[in-house]
Amino acid sequence: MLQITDAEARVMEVLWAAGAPLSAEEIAAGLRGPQRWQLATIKTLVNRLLNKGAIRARKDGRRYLYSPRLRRERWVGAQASGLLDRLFGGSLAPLVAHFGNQRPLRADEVEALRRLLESYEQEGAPQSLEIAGRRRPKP
Amino acid sequence: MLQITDAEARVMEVLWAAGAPLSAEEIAAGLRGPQRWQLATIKTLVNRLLNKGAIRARKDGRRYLYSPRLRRERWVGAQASGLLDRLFGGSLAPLVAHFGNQRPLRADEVEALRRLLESYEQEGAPQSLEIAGRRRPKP
DNA sequence: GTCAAAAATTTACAAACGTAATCAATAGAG
DNA sequence: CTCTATTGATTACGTTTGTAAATTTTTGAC
Repeated sequence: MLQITDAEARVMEVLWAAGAPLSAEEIAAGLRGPQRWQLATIKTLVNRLLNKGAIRARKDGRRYLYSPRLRRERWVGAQASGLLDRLFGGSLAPLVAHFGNQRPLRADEVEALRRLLESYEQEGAPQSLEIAGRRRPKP
Repeated sequence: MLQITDAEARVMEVLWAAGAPLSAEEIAAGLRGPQRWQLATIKTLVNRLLNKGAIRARKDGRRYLYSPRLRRERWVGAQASGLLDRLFGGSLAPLVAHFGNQRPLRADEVEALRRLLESYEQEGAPQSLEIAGRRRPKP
């Protein structure tokens, strides 16, 4: 699987969140928080991502517009499965138990889990669950 | 928090699993799978872990015995929370949903989750849940 | 006490990473 | 058409990581 580094992932998140091709400048603008990167730094990361095949570039006048080639779902999946396997022997309940032991689950978390579980018990495999924790692109 | 690299984590896992101080040779013996490391490599990793304060050494005759100073629980917690925050906005249900969407949950996973949930709904915060996914030290 | 084996410590070194400066190409202004 | 501002490409450089060899220290065997 594509190896995306931490810094590169920041760029990817901006592109995923945008939902549309972005120029290097727009990526810079899209970065939140205390990551004051020089434009040059972003260019480097973009190039590395291009080489890895994680994004693609389309020429647009004088500059390029970059968009993800790797789906966020896929990347998140790899990350999550990796952690689950390495740390929790590959099954889900120990992970949840871990969080439950660490700090008490908030009521809304318990509630959400309960609803999830219900849908699993009813239908076996649900067709579409809302994927929260994901910044939606502004329409 | 202590930054433990992948290779270092392999060493830590051996020490955690052992439950008792180990020599460098014993660590080598404890490594599973296709990680054919030279003893020298393990010594290096052990030294880096010592410098980071993740393990401690006690002299035992001619060699040292190493044992974790960092608790596995703590490390796993940091890893898991980090991933939860970075990838799922910090709450649990989206993570579970993710796995559920990716591949259907096995029946035993659903069952285990259900039992967990029950204990949460009953008692608010349970006192002791079995932590699976953890190699038990052989008695 | 001397010496060799075993263990620890130090040094090595290439690849990956984070961060960026410099160089080169190109396109719009005049 | 030439020049300069913009943007992409190349090069840089110190640190971390993975992997290990070289060197030094220690200590059990004589």
